[in-house]
Amino acid sequence: MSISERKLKILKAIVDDYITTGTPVGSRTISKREDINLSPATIRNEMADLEEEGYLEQPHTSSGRRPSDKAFRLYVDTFMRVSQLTDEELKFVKGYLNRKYSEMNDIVDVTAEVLSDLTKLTSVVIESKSEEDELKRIQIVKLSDRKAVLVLIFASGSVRDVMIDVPKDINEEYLENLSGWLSRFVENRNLEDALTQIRSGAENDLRLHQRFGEEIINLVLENIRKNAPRKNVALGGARNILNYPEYQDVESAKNFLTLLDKKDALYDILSDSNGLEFQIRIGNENKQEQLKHMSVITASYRINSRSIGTFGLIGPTRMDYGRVLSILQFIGQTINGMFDDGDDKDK
Amino acid sequence: MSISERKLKILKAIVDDYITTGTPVGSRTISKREDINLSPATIRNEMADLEEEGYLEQPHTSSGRRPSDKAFRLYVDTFMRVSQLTDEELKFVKGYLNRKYSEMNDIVDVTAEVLSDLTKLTSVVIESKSEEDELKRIQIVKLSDRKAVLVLIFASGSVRDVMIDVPKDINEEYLENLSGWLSRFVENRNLEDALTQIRSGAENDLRLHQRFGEEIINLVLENIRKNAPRKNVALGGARNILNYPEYQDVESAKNFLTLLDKKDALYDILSDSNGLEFQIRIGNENKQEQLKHMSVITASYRINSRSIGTFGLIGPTRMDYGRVLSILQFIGQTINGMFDDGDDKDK
DNA sequence: TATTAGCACTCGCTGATATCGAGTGCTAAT
DNA sequence: ATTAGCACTCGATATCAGCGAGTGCTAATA
Repeated sequence: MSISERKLKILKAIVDDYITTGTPVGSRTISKREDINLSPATIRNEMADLEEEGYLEQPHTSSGRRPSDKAFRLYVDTFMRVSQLTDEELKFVKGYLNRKYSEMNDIVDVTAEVLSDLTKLTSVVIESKSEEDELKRIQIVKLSDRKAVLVLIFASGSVRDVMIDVPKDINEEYLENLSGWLSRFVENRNLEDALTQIRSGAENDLRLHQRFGEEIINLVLENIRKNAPRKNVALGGARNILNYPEYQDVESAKNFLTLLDKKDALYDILSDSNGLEFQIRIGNENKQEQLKHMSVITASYRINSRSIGTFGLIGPTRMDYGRVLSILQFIGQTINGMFDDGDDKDK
Repeated sequence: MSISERKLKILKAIVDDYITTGTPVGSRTISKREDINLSPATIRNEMADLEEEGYLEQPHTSSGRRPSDKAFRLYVDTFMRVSQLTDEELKFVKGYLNRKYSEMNDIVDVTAEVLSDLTKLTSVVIESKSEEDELKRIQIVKLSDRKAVLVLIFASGSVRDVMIDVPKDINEEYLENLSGWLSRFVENRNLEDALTQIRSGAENDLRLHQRFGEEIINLVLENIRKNAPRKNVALGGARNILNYPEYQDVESAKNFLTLLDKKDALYDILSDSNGLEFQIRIGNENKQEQLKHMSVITASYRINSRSIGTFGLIGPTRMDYGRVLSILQFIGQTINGMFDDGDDKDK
């Protein structure tokens, strides 16, 4: 069942080579490696075996072999080592993130940017509002005769706003009071609790909304429900796909870009990370048809061990997994640091 | 100086043909058109003239001609007619925009999406915070020991939020009071006025901030200044570029996508619309190197005749200008309707 | 018995060559 | 002034040979 030590060594060499060159690897190339003292012929025999076992594939007779998804999986599980980032890389990331952090929105964008710049891959970042994120405040501000804006502020620091239509003769003061009233109900509750709390509160305390009946409360409830779960997502470096010889043909590039064009799709790509800290999906392991020949590595970032977002990289299956993983790790830490109760944030 | 009636007619025919086919147009093709009763030879003579005058160019001897930027400019200025959208198109837009409007953020995204879906071009949308947009409210909410979120709410309905570090021992109540105090100063003032107002107010009213001195006020001022002008921008249908035979070669596609990858660049593309309602920039008329072979059509959307955003389409110079313009027009109107003091919004 | 040298074979890639056809410019006829 | 006729241009497409990286198999070797 298990493969011999030697086969493993050869397989690793093939994968290493393929990751850097992207072209099928021949037996001679491998036999020239210092750590392998075998003739091309021997290696050919082993390669034939490895092919039979599904670790290698041959584009056509008389070409070299390339690793299959199965081989990459083995490689990742067995050989991958999280590499150390260089000093420049560390500086690059820090400079990027320190310079610009401000809105949650921005953080998502900037993270996507730094990820794709650093890896030359395509990055996706979502700020996923956890079910558990607690509300801090609800504020309704009147803008004009019939328009108001409803603002939800969460404990994680994320903010949602939505325009609502309000009855014409409602006044600012009323909305102000309503905001205070609602905020008292929701403070430090997650969304689900907050909604029930408001609903039951509305039944017991008729003073504030008697004039507009349940209309305004329902409006608020409905809009909270509809908008709070909205996901904030950013995409970076989509063009990078065109750097890989595998994607030089326009048709497959278009396919890929089409997938990325829908926010929902981006969300799907990152969503089934099952709360794992890191996840690597190789080729066929992806559900999406367009990603069957690509790999997706995702990580989640957390505040107080609660996940508040996921970010990931998409690239050809032959990406440098070790390096990519270490980058994700480091960026996760850095972002975490930004949300910590930031003592000594420069150290 | 001016061109003969007949030359104009021929030129128009050439442009029309080139817009639909994208390939250089030969004399025979034109002579077969119903409204033109001339032999190929005659047309060839006219075409030679038009080429001399800079309206046509020949990729190589013995190929047909294609219109130059100058020809498209003439075409747009002279012949373009805003076409009528079909019923399906109208429905498509309305369905799209009615279904999803909520956050300002979303509106920008959705506009980009509908624009590119409808035109098969690349769309860019920015919500440009006008200098004149008035503040409605400032709210500071404490999140943890040292973190708070500062929220700015504008009369246009747009909302900005930014995380700030606050002194550890500041309490919620203080921030609450501060919010009220600040809001009173800024209400219905534009950003510039609001800032001076707060500054002078801080000198005269020491009650609220005495405990933390100027620290917290400065923090707030600084963050407002830094973040309020932030632009919200969305991109749609970048992949559409690959549908055009002119951009089948990967190199130019990559160039184009690289341009779109930076938000600042997107902003630049739309920014010099000079407050015009519509603007068409053809080929060379664009400043950006990557757009020298493309056209950009932009429109601004307004509330009460004040521009609150710009949206535009980018595509090959041979786009269907009339149709694109009518789409921009209609979408502008529709969005306007959403922000109107929405009486009879379904009609 | 495991390894390797040797060799015929495969097949994609490159470059040269020929052919085709859409389109032109020019000239001479209408 | 227009047009028919014709030689010419040049990109696009197809065909074909030669190259070379790589293979699988067999027989010799340690």
